[in-house]
Formats: sequence, C-alpha cells, structure tokens
Amino acid sequence: MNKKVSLKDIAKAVGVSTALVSYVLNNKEKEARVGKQIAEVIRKKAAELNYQPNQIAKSLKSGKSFTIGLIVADISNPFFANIARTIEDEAKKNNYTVIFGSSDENAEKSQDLMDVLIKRQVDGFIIAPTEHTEAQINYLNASNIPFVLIDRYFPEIKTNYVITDNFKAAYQATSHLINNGYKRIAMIAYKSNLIHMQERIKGYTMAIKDHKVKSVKPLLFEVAYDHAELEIQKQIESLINGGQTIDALFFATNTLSIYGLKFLNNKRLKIPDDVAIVCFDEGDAFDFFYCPLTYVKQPLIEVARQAVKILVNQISHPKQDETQVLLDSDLIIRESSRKTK
Amino acid sequence: MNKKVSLKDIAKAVGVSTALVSYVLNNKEKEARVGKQIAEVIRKKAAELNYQPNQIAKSLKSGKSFTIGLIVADISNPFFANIARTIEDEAKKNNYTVIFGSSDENAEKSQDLMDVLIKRQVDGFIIAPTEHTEAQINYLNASNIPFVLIDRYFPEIKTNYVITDNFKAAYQATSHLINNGYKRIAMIAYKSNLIHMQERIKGYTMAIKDHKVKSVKPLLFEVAYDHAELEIQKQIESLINGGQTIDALFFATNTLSIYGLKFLNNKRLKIPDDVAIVCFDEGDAFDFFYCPLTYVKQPLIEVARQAVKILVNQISHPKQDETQVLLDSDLIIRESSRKTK
DNA sequence: ATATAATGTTTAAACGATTAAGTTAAAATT
DNA sequence: AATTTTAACTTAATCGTTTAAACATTATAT
Repeated sequence: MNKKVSLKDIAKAVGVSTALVSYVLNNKEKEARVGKQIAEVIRKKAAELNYQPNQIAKSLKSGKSFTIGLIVADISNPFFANIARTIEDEAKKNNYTVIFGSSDENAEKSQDLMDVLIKRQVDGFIIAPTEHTEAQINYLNASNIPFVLIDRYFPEIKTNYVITDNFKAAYQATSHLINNGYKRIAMIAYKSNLIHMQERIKGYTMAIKDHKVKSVKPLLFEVAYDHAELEIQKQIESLINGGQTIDALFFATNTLSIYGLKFLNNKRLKIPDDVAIVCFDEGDAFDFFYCPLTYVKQPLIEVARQAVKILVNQISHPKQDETQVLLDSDLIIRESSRKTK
Repeated sequence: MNKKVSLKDIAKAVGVSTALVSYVLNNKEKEARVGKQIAEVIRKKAAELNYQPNQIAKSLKSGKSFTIGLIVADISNPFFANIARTIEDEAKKNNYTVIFGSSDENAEKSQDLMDVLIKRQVDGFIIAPTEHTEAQINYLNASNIPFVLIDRYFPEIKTNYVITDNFKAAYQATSHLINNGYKRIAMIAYKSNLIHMQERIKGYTMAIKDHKVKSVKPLLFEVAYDHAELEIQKQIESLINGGQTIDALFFATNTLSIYGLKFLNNKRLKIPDDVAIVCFDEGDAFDFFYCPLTYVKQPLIEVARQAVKILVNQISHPKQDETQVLLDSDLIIRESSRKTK
C-alpha cells in the first residue's frame, strides 16, 4: 500500500510544524492563533494531498475510538440484521462506527467477541446477551465500560436495556387465539432461561390459565437452539401421530416460525383450517404465506434507536444512572388466526 | 471508564521495563532471552490484572489494523446479511474484524463510508459497488489499498472480484420458462447500469431471442431502487389493465420478488395458473409461498469465502495479480414455473 | 524607552505498544 | 587475570496525533 499522507507530510510540504497543521485542520485556529494566510496554505495542501486523518492515532491519543461493538446472536437473522441496520444509521449520525459479531447464542463465542472488541477499544457495547453470560455483563459493569442490552436482559443485574414487553405480547397473542375460539393451543419456544423467552412462555401460560376455558391447557414445546429445525419437526410429527390434536400453534420467534411452517407445509396441514398460527417477529414471508400470518410486530427500529441514544449518552456522561426501556409490540392480526366457525 | 491495564501497569507491578513485558506476552522470550522465572511472574501478573493489549496502539505501531471494511447496499437485506455473516466468520479465522456500512446504492454514501473506513485504517475492503463509484474504485487501485468486489464489478477496471455468472443464470431461468411452455415472459429488474443487473437482463433477452418461438418477445420493466415497490405495483397494474397479458414473470432480485409477489397476491393473481414465477436469490419466503417458488440460488457462502480469502492473501502479498472468480448459480425448480398443460 | 501584551509559531511530551540497540553482570574462554 | 561470550534486562525511538508550554516577534501601553 502507498504510504498514507500524514500531518508530517503536510507540515514538510508547507514548511511548518505538525502542530500548526493539526490546529488548522481541527479548526482550532482561533484558540491557537494561527495566521490566516498560512492556514489557507495548509488547508489547500491537505486537500491537494487528499489527507485523511489517521483515526487510530487519534484514538490512541484521545482514548476514544468512536466505535460501537455490536454483539447479536446471528447477524444473518433478519431480526438482528434489521436492528443492525438501524444501529448503523443512528451510530453514524453520532459519528460512531459499528463493529459487529455473532455469538450464535454461545457464551464462549460471546466472550471471545467481547475480548476482541475490548482490545479494539470500542467505546461501548450494544449486546443481545446470550445465556450464561452474566459474568461477562458483570465484568463490563465492574470495568465501567458503557453498554446497553437489547432484546434480553438479566433481571438480577442492574444494567441499561431496551426490550419489548414480551409477557404482554405473548399474553395478547395467546388471548387472541383463545378469543377466536381455539381450544388446544400449543407453543413452540427455545429451551432457554433468557428472560425474553421465559416472558413469552409466561405470557402464553398465563393467558391460558386466565381464560377459564377448561379444555384449554398449556402445551409447551421447547427446542434447543442448535438443533431447532430437527426438534421442531419431531415435536410436530409426534403431535400429529400421537393423536394429540392441536388447533393452534404459537411460535416464539421468526426462525422457529419458519422451521415450523415449512414442516407443516410438508405435512400438508392447512392453515388455519387444520391449525391456526401466530408468530413472533416479522419476516417478509409472513406477508405472503398462502394464508397471511398473524404476528407480533416488535418495534425494532425503536429498540435500535433508543439503544444507540442511551449508549452514546452514557459514553459522554459516564456517571449516569441506568436507563431501562420497555416498549410495546403490536399484534398484527391476519388470516392465520381467524375465528373458528 | 476505569483506566485500562497497560503494559506499563504490569511492568510497574512486577518491577521491570515494559519491553520485557512485551516480549513475554508476545512469546518472544527466546529471541529476547528473557529469564524463566521473571517470565512466569509477568505472565501471572498479566492474567491477574486481566490485561487486554490495546489493539489501537498495536495498529499504530504496526501499520496494520487487522480490520476489513465491508460495504454493501443494505445490511438488512438478507442477501447481504448472509454474505456478511460468512465474511465475519471467515475474517475471524484470519484474526480480522469486520466494520460494515450500507451504501443504499448511493454513490455519495459509498464515498462517505469509504472515507470513514480509510481513516480507520482498514487493511482492505470487500465491496458490493454501487453505480457511479468507478472513481472510488480507481482511487483504491491508485492508493494500492487491497480490495475485492463482490456481486458486481466494473468491466473496464482491473480489480479482484468474486461474482456469479448472472448472464448464465438468467439465461437458464428464462429458458426454463420457455421450455415449460410460457410464451409471454416479462422481467422486472432494477434500472441500473451495474453489470450484475445488465447481465441478468442480457441473459433474459438472449434466451428469448435464441428460442425462436415467435410469440415470445422480451418484455422488460425497469424500476428505480429508491421507489421500487411503488413502481412495481404500477408496472404490474398497467400490465394487467393494459390487456397486455403475460403468463410468466422473472424477478431480478429477492427484494423485487417480494414486492412483486405481495402485489400479485393483492390482485388475487394465482401462481402459477395466472402467472408463472422465477426469482433471483433466496428468501425464507420462497420455501413456503403457497406455491413453492422457482429461484436462482447464488452460492453466497462461496462468494463470501473466496472474497475473504483473496483479500487476506492480497493484504499479505500486495504485489499479487488480480484474482477474478466467476461462480455458477443453481436454478431451483419448483411449482411456480411448472409446465403449462 | 521600556515594560506589557498580543500574535504567530515551534517544541516536546503523551497515548500504548514494539523492537533495535545498548547496558550490565556473570560465566566461559584464553 | 584478562578477555570474550552469554544471558538478562533497560533505553529510547517510533507509529500519527494532540496540546500545553515555550519561544520569538511585533504591537501597544506606560
């Protein structure tokens, strides 16, 4: 690579010290009382050489990298990809750049990522934390490294977070099914102690308990993240074969929905006649599944916006109290959960 | 933020010079003939203080940031999100971190992104270049900054690139429709001079010309990136109302497919009976549209892998010749383009 | 005329790490 | 005993920037 143009090169070309060049290019002419003519000459030379300040050197000096570390489960998951995009845009507005990494819901990978990003001196983190990463979060707290959790959080740890009301959303979704006449409503969720999943499960369970329709009992199936597709197939298969008839299915995430719906298609089950469906999260697919799908629409953009806002604020005012934001989701009702006759 | 632990801190705590600490922690004890005992002490202290080397300082010294800049049109587009994920994984294997940015197919944003990333001293770029960014690419070439183009490239500029054979894929897709008996095949593409789009259009046009079925004429509709959804609706609307009957539609990208299919659904057009469909790229949706969709499956993972491989190689051996990779796509044939009776 | 102030510029230290070169003391060789 | 070698460590320069402090001039005030 060609040697890049540095302050020194400009200084030499113009015949002044690097200090002067620095002052001028940082618009500190007044404070530093730089001469008008020479400032112009410096500016011209900088433009002529297409000088691009070395952000790394700046960061070293200032102790600020203007970088945000983003850790999500999987950047290729549309849910996180969408959040990432908004975070990118909002970060840019504040002159921050985003470095991202996918944890795959794996605590060890999450730790590795955190280390890499800390070494790179990110000014703060936005994290969708994985199970068993409490220690990592505690470490950030202890080190006073600013961070904001999204999507999930740890109730026992005091942190910033921006999440949606998962209990409420799941309760609402389940109630909607019940009110529409469905009696055997199953839920497919991830096997996870993470709060967002637990809250969704609680919302589902509570809704079923609250509506004192005798025939409606919770039917919860939990699948492992790493073999979700296979386990879903098995669960649904056994549901069908086992004579355990269900009339509605509530999927706890977009990925689960996709796996499940694919398999239901395979099995020639018709929605909503054979089984009604409600999904969590969006997917382009949901709009034009043969039967438009009812789903919980989380305010992704708002989550991302608030997270960046809180983080940037925290970075510039470190002594702030923790900010916790709970956002509401919308239940988008469509054909897949229509009233039984 | 708590002051971070530096080499100096360890040196002071142990009572040696920073040089010694650096040698030990970089496993250069032999070359530097560091004492066995003291090396142990240093290592222990480093672990005890949870020392994380400051990558920024390293980068400044070494002139290498071990960072790859990734510029795509939109990270929230599944096509790019998937590529991004593979790039992330492959980069990590080579100790690189990825900084990303979305250009929104806008040359100015692309330029801004490039500047930001250059200031951050990325060691190289992976770019899905936007229209009118020839100057930016030329600049990279002139500055000897390593980079690899993906998805698109500029035929008149000598660069590394990894792309798929868009002409072939489109030709194949169109021929498939013709062979299955469709006679009025329209294509919806982006209004763009970018090679990937032009090749897809050429493939379509050529296939139609080659198959000397008189009744088959090219019917090409080009929509602007910024108002794609609306324009597609208008185009399809006018196709329907204008009495210009079509019996098949070929969408040039996943996003176009989604917009188009949504609208076809709205208009109650049945696939494939009213109109057959072939799409470019994947989407979860394509698996379980009421009528499983025929689509061109690009080897995304391979594109990303090769791109990282070429880039990393180029970074370490700058004088290399340009590498150009052309990959084949698969046409996944399903119900949406089945034979007419 | 001389002290003081204002103006314009340079010097040098610092950020945290690396590393060639220098120093010192002990061990080996003559 | 004098010299050389080896081992174990330190010094100091460097990467590109920032910025307080120092240093010259020239202008203004007394």
